[in-house]
Parts: sequence; C-alpha cells; structure tokens
Amino acid sequence: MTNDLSTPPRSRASIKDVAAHAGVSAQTVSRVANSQSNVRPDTRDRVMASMKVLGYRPNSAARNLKSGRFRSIGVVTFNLTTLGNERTLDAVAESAAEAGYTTTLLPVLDPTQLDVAGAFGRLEEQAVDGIILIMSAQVEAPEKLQLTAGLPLVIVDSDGSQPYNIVDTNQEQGARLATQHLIDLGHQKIVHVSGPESSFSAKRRREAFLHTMKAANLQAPPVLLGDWTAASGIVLGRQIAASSQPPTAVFAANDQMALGVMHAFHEKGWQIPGYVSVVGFDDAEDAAAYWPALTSVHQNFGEVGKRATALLLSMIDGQDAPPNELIPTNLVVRDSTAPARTS
Amino acid sequence: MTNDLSTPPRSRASIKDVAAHAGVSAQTVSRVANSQSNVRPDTRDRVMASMKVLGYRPNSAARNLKSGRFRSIGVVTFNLTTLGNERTLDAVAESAAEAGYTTTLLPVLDPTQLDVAGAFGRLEEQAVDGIILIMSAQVEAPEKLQLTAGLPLVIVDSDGSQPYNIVDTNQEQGARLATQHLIDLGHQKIVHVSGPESSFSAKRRREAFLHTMKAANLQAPPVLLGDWTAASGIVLGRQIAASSQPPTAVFAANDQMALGVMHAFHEKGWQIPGYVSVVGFDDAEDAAAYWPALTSVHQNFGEVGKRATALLLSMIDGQDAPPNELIPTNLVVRDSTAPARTS
DNA sequence: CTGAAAGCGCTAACAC
DNA sequence: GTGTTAGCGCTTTCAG
Repeated sequence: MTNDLSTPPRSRASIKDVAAHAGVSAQTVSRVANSQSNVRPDTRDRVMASMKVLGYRPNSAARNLKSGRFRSIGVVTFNLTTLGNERTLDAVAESAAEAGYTTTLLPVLDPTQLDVAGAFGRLEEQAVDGIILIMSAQVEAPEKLQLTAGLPLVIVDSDGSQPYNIVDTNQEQGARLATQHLIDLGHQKIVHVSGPESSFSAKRRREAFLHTMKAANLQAPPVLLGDWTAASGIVLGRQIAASSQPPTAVFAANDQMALGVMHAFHEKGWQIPGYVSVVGFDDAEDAAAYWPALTSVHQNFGEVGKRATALLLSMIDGQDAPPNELIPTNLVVRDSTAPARTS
Repeated sequence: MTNDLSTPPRSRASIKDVAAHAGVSAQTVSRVANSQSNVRPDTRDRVMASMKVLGYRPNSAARNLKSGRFRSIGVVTFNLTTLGNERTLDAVAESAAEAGYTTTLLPVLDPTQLDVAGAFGRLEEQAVDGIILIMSAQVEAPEKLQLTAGLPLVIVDSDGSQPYNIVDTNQEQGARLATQHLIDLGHQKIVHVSGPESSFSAKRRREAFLHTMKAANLQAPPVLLGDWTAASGIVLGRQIAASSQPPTAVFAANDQMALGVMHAFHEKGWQIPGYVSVVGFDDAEDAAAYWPALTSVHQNFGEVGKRATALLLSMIDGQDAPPNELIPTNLVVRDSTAPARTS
C-alpha cells in the first residue's frame, strides 16, 4: 500500500474556476456557496449552473485554515470490539453530526503507545478540535495524558481520580442494583465474576458488590476475575460448577461473561434460575434472547456518548466544563433470576 | 449545543511564532518539522527547543491545503450496530492508520437522505480523499450513488450489479457451506430464516440456500423473513415450533436470529441438536458461548475492511481498480448441529 | 545551510 | 450587488 505523494490529487474545480466560468468574482461564488442573501437571483443561478457544470465542491481544508477550526472531533479507541465502546462511539458520531461535526477515528493499536510522548502528541496534529478518549475496559488510564494539553479532552471512563472531564455510567449504582436484587430474592451465597484487574469499570463494580454484600451482613465468596469475554465466562463458570458448595447466584460484571457462565451451568445440568440465578451487566442487545433471558443492568451508552460529545463541544466553544457526569443505570429483570433455592 | 463560530479558537503557536522565538525563518522551522536533512544540528536543536516551549503543532489544515490531500478516508455508515459493520469499520480504521490515514465517520441517520442530492453530495465537501460505503444490511443500495462522482468510492456490500468497486465476503459460498453441512447430516426438511427483503446479503444467502436444496433434490419449506435481530428470531422460532410438521434443521441467515430461534426451541422443550439442528451465519464472537455452542459460517470482516481500504487507497493514488473482491468464508462446526432425527 | 517570495482555496472587511 | 484586497499556516521554488 504505497502512498505516492508525488501523484497529484485528482484536480477539482476551485472557486476561481467557477468564478471565471460564470464571469463573476470569486467572492460572489463564495457568497453563493454559503447561501448568503445579497446576490441577485440571476447571478446566483448563473453561478450555481457553473458550479454544477464544473462539479465544484468547496475545499474544506481552505475553510478550516480560514476559520482555525476543523469542525471535527477525534475519538481515540483502543478496541472497538467492546459492546459499550461501539455504542458510545455510535452515539458520539451521531451527536457530532447533528452539531455539524465529523468524527475522526484515532485507533491506538498498542495501548503502550499512549505512554510515548511522540505517539500521543501526534494526536494533536490531527485535524480535530477536541478529543474523546473512550477508555478500553482492559486498559489503564495512562498517567501521561497531560500530553494532550492544548486540546480539549473528555474521557469516557470510570476513574474519577483522573484530573479530566469524565463521562460514564454510574457503575457503582448499577452493581448495587444487581447485588441488591439478588439479596432481595433471598440469595446469600453470591459469587461475583469480575472483569480484569486493570479495568476501572471492573473495580468499581467489584467494590460496589462487596460493599452491598457487607451492608447486608453477607459474606462474599472470593471474587473471580475474567477478561470480559464469553470464553472466560465459560472457564469461570465451570470452576463454579465444580465447587463443592455451589452458590445460589452469580453476578457477572458483563453480559458476555454471564453468557459464558450460563453455558457452563447448562453443561453441568443446573437449572437457571431454578438452581442458580445469574445477573449480567450491560444489557446487551441480545440479552433477552439468551437462554434463559438474562436479567441485567442496563447502561445507557447512547446517553454517555451524547453527553461526552456535548461536553467536548462546549469545551471547544471555550465554555467552562461542567462537573463530571454519571449516567444512571437501571436493572432489567428477566428470566435468569429467581428466589434462592432452599435446599 | 450551540456552535458559536464567533468564539475564537484557542490560539496555537504557529510556525511564525516558533521562527521568531528561535530567531530563524519560518522556512527553517518547516524543515525541522519535516525532519529534512539540510539544517545545521545546533539550529535544529534551537528550533526544536522553541517548538517545545511554545507547544507548537503543525496545522494540518494548512498542510492539506498545500498538498491538496487530506490523508483521510470517509466511511459512510447507516447503523454501526450490526456486528459485521462494526468489525469492518474497525479493520478499516486500523488499515487506514497503518497507511497514515485517519478515518472520518460519516453517519447517515436517515437512509433516504442518500437519495437527496444535497445530503449525499455534501459528503464530498468532507475533508476526505475517498469514501467507503458500508452498506447496512437493512438498506438498499440507492440508485443515486452517482452523486459521489469525483471521489473514489468503494462499497462494502453484496450487490455485484452495482457499477462500483465492491468488496464483500462470499455470501453465496457461505450459505452453500451451511446448507450442504445440514444436507450431509441427513437433514431433508430444512427451514431457512432469512434477513429482510431489502437486504442484498439476505437475498444472496437465501438464493444460495434454495439453489443448494434444489441441487440435492430437496424441497425447501417456505422461507421465513426476519429483520436480523434476535427478537425476530424468537418470533420466527416460535412460529416454527408451532408447526405441525417440525423441520429437523434451521439455517438462520445470521447468528442473532439463530440465537432467537434456539431460545424459542428451548421454550418449546426441543433438544438442540438432538431434535433439531441450527446453523447460523457470521460466527459472532459469542457464538461459542451460546447454548448450545452454535455452528456458524465465519465471515472474515477484518479482511473485508482491510481489502476495502487497500482498494480505496490505490484508487486514491490514481491506480486502476482491481476487479471486485469476494473474501471466502468457512464453516465453524460446533454443538448445534447433528444428524437428523429419524422419527 | 538558510531566507524570501509566492500561492494553495477560501472568506472577512472593505470598497464601489 | 458585486469586486478587490489581504491573509489564514504551511511548503515549494528560487536566491543567496
């Protein structure tokens, strides 16, 4: 894939060409292009005709140069393949488009790149007016983020300790909701299948789980650590299924792991929710089609993306950044949870 | 979300500022910024120091204006929320980044927009050197695509009849693989759960299914039409489960609908694959964690994105476009398929 | 090795 | 209503 810069780009008609063709000044063409009112109708028509004939399209690079803005926001992603990241990105792109901004993807293949001044600094060379960093659930927020100093930055993540503008779902509240739901159903032995050590989201959910258990005077069995994938859920689920004193419920930190856990329980022949209940987190699009339909904590990623974009745009406009925002979650009860077995 | 254009953008140090600070000409700064060789080491060091102090970042708008290129490719998406689209986009972004291009998202909220000359024409104003159109599985390729004339365009879709450069997985071959797999297992009554009428992918798969059945001298029951969602799979699955003469196998046009179909079969108490076999299409990340693990046709979306990007970049470089590409698929056999029941 | 001049395409500000 | 001028930040070209 060579990028021969010596190859001239396909020539496009410029404003001058149109002006010449229509027999007017470049300025008039500009006025027509920007649909300003002070152009005589017949002149406008003539110019429009010329634009059409020549296939004229305004050059946004020139516009950007003039205005000092790119009307584009950059989104740094580590791996889009996480459900939440994708939905958030989706919402960001839509919100940005509504505001007349485009969204530029800045994929960071190797997370450690972020620590390299050069690599991350280069983000600022991108034609963007601000940056949204959608933290991967698997990557720690790098300390070196200062490097973006100069460009407005919004982080979508759970680590409130970072000195940046954070938008996220209220993970703690969600985990509390899920845990309390199980407790209310009479479950006492509840195993938590958590995300990886490095993830702040995982940590938040884990801590909230532990806290809620404690508040109910319940002893939490050792927390199991997965990596968010369904495959890790299967492994951990089998581990649970092999224990001598099976729990009556499992709270998985995301739906994919919950799916894997249920898979392992089916293998073992356990009834869900008759023998064991399972709760997930995310409320994935397919959660209702899992077998059984999964009770899960709904995260409003669309809202997260929207708020993050709104926040960034207001920062770009030079306004003071509002305090960090936490989008509330809600529990969607389906068929994978029931009162604890009595045996 | 106002966009007050009168608010001046935050000032950044320009090449002039650096030049003044370092006591050299702007030209020299430019040379240093582009790491050209003909600068004396101490001059270079002085300039670099000034750049650092002032936090200088080259303005890509100006560069773009000079070079006539944006080093960015636009990706038009209708809805990212489809598995394939997301993975393809991911691969496009990575490939583009490797080639030094950024990826600009051009979300089209309302597909009918495409028919409006103005809306689609505006894509060309975007700061992109070419466009990849990832057709939604739910949207018909508009006839009006001619409107992009002027910008290199690659379409990721299955409609070979369009006069554009197409990259896609080999849907027909995949559907044949799935159908033949069931036939080889002795299934004779196979129901196909297809995607929506408007989708070319769905049509391709449906036709290949029908053709393969015919070639095996098997009569295909009426095809059921879903909308790709797991929810529609549940509805259709219940319909199948209610029939007086149940099929021995179902071939769903995507994994999500297969998940829904299996959900309905579980409800009915049917054993999978003991009583009925199910095959999906996509090989979703979680397919192996479904219950039972789903046999599915693997689509290499990563390769599709890569090839589409490579194709577009070569077109941007003014090279002749190679013929349309079809990426082969392969069948991943798991636990949801078994020999047909004999009863 | 370094600098000065010109111009990429566009638009704000000012003529007429 | 329309045209002219100037300049956004950078790089290519040509002089020194």
